[in-house]
Amino acid sequence: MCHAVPELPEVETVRGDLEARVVGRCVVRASVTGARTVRRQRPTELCAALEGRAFSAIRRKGKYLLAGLDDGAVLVVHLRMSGQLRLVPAGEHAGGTAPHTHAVLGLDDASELRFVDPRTFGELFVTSEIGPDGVPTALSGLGVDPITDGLDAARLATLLRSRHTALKAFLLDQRGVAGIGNIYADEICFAARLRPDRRTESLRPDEVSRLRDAVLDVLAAAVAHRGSTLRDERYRDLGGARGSYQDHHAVYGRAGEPCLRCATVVVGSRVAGRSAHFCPSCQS
DNA sequence: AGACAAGCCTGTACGC
DNA sequence: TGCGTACAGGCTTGTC
Repeated sequence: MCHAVPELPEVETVRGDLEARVVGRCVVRASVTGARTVRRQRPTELCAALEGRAFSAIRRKGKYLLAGLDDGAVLVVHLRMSGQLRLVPAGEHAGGTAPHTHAVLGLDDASELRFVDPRTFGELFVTSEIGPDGVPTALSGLGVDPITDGLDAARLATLLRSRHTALKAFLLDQRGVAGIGNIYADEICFAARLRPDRRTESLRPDEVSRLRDAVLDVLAAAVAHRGSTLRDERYRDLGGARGSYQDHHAVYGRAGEPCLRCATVVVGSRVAGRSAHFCPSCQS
């Protein structure tokens, strides 16, 4: 329990940090030392595509970071379970490089953008194959991003009706709504007062409406708190700071504790093969 | 010491 | 038969 992994709010926080600090900066040197960090192309190919290029807009789709380059290509970063991007300012390189640093981009102001990833599930790639929406075609399987694309109840109702599965499985499936992971799926179900094991096809219009509001409200609140950093410290922002939304979790990691709404004991169980936390009294 | 947690992909099994 | 869903395994390692 208590395994904070970067989801949409955490990736969005890093996206904003990158936007503020690396847009306009040029990559003067790129190196990849992690054996699994770059797997869709040769690491030398990725480095060559980055060196000499400046960052333009920084975008995000679901849990993927999209760092635009001034030649139209995009550096795609997925942090997966344990990845972090850290920007180390010029003059602060003393003390060497943290363990599990798999890629380093030296920028033209002598700062360094580092990719750190103990579990090596994360990945980087550069692509020039960009769809009309500005998202790399390699990510075309992703569904709507609730923050950048918006999410209206009619669209959500259609998506829910097209699936026959547990609500939690639907929320975790990046092909429908992109960006939600295990923590926020539980928090969204609580906010919507819906059980994570409710069948998607059984949701009434008022419940779909509550779900839509919950998705947007929970994700926006988590972004406002700069994401969740739990005990494992796995998530840090670009500067190494923690998020604070973990202090606002209503159910995730709270099995056995009283529901904040009705004081019923929060249940810990498994739904769709994943740990799930919910209040058996005020979620139905 | 070993089970577990995580995201995402792949392969296979199963039900309608 | 085919399609969509379910489930298990793989990848990895810090934590309990």
